[in-house]
Amino acid sequence: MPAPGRPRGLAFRGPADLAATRRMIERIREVYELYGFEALETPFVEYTETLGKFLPDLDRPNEGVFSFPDDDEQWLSLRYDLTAPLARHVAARLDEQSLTLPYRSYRAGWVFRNEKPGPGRFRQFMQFDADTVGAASVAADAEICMMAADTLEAVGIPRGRYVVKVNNRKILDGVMEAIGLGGEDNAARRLTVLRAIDKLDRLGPEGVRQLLGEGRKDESGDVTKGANLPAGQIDRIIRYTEVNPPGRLTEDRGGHKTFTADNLAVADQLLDEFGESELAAQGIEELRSIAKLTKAAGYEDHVIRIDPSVVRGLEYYTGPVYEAELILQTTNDQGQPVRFGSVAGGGRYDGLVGRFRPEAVPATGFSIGVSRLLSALEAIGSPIVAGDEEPGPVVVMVMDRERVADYQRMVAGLRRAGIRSELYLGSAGMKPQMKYADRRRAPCVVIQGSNEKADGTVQVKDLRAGAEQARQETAASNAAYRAARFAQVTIPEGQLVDAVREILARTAD
RNA sequence: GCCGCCAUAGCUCAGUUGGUUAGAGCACCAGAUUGUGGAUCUGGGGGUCCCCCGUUCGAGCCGGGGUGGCGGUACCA
Repeated sequence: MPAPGRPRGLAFRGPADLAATRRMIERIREVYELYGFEALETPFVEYTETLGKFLPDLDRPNEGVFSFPDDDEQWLSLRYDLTAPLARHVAARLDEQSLTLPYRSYRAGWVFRNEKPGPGRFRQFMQFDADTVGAASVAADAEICMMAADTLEAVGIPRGRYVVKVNNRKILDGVMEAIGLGGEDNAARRLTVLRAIDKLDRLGPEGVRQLLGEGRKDESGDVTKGANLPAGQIDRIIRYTEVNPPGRLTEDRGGHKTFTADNLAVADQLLDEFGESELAAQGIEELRSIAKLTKAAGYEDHVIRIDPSVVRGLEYYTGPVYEAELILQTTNDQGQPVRFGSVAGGGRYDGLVGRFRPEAVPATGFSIGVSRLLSALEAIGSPIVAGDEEPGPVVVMVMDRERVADYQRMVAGLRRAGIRSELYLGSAGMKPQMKYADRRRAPCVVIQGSNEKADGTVQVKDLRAGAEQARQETAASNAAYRAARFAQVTIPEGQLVDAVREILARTAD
């Protein structure tokens, strides 16, 4: 007999979770549509080759991807994101000349990664992406940032409680150049440095300094090797990340907290310190344009904010990169503070479609981590996901096993009236049926035993009101409790639908 | 991947230097109540003590290996 085991990192989702996800996705979709993006679905499975090897860790190619050979011995893989399949799809459509650029597309779907799962981290999870392909202008990047902001607000996160952080890979590359880490020889070291910068949020400047130097020991005593840079270079990198200190909050008199930000001042300072690199200067200019565009459209500097510490992955981004983060102070079950990482991120990837084409095809886009955003919404009590669990169906009880046809007729009548209802399909007696209805969150039960049948009546019991009355009568004896038949009425069978409707109307409050 | 901690009933956990038949609370089921979800009382069902190997007269407890979970770290397309 096999054990009904579930592979780790693969979750099941119940009705409440599914309903919340559905509502959230619908809000996101509305925003994407409003911006003129159109729906697209691509397959879950692609040729391994077309997904590409954008693994920064070249020692472990294909690790993290579920792969298997097709019957023609070509390797197939489950998609690990929605961007690589989009690039392939766009290239194919361009080949057959059936696509007009710029192309705005959005896609929601499951993606798969074969790696160690953790809390909130699964081997199958959902992303919701939007991408503009064929637009080289930073206006496309600015638009993505604004849409990210609008999306977060549409799902119930107020302005000021999130920030869309923007940086540019050209600046990072330029800074590496400026401090003498350019060239092929330093590629490995640059990688280590970028990864260290990416950890600024979590480890703080001291931790980053250790990673840039000799290395860092974590709380378990394990050691992460450092980049072994000389002190002068380390100082310069730290100074770079602190051009706009991340996480700095100001609190107004009402206790409301916001990030301070002045995007153009940040750009000026970056140019001042690293403008010697032509690449950095170009990247800074792009950020300046994005800042002007978003500001002109009404997004303040603390909503879409230049943050030099944003790195975002390591491989295919070529220009502006973005990351949406929630500014939340929440605690877990043990009362410890929880930090939410980014709930969405993206950037410009001008080389990805070009893998399949003779010409370069610029593209930019971003991706929302659906379940991560969902748990963030739960943490802040967003109305989209909060609220009572949905009530269950009306339960018609089986009092007399020979008369199932009668009960089925009552259920059919309720359903024809648009009332969610069900016949009790188990084999237990009346008391378990009551318990069953209770656990189904049924608003009421319908009872017709032989007595009622003889009178042509049915009894309808309002379970919510009944529970309320029972709570107030705790002193009464059990016999009295049962005899009272709280919140239970006898009505002619013909009035069943009306009586149930009345209870549903009460329950809806 | 690496480092650390943990694993006993459906859940949360006790379990003495290794020693009878492994317990509690909650949950579940039944009866008190021949037709009523709560509360109360009474009773009941539930255990591969994560798995395998070893040490021992004897292992839930000690040792080794494995699996799973949690925390950190790495990676995160």
